Amino acid sequence: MKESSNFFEKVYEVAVQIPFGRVTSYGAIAKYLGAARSARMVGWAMNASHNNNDIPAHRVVNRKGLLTGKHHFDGTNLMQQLLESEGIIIKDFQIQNFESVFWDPSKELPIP
DNA sequence: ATTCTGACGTGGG
DNA sequence: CCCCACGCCAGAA
Repeated sequence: MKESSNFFEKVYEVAVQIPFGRVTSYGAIAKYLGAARSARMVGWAMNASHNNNDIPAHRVVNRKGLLTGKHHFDGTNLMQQLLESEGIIIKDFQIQNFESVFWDPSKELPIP
C-alpha cells in the first residue's frame, strides 16, 4: 500500500478531468483543492504522476502558459508534441492563445 | 532537528 | 510585458 497523501490523488482527479485540447495551471488546481499556496506541491504531485499513465501532465503548465515541466518528460519536446497533437499552438515553449485554451477547474468543475 | 531544493504564484519596480 | 525577491509546503540529505 502506498502512503500517497490524499492531496496527490486529488491532483490526479482534477488532472484526468482536463478536457482534450485544453490546459490548466498548477495554481488553478491548487486553488481548486483549497491549497492555493501550495502550487508547488501540485507540480510535485505531477512528478509522482509519472507512475500514473492516465495523468495528462502535459496539459498542466504554469500560470504564464509556459511549458516549465517539459524537461521532466521523456524527450526534450515530447510535451510540446503532445499539446500540439491536441490542437494547441506552442511557440518557444509557450502556449499561444493561452487564455482561449485555459481550463479553470474552479469554474468548470463543481466545488467539492 | 536543520538546510536546500523545487513541474509555482504574487507583488513591487 | 520583463526582472527581482519573498512566501509556501513537502520531501530528501
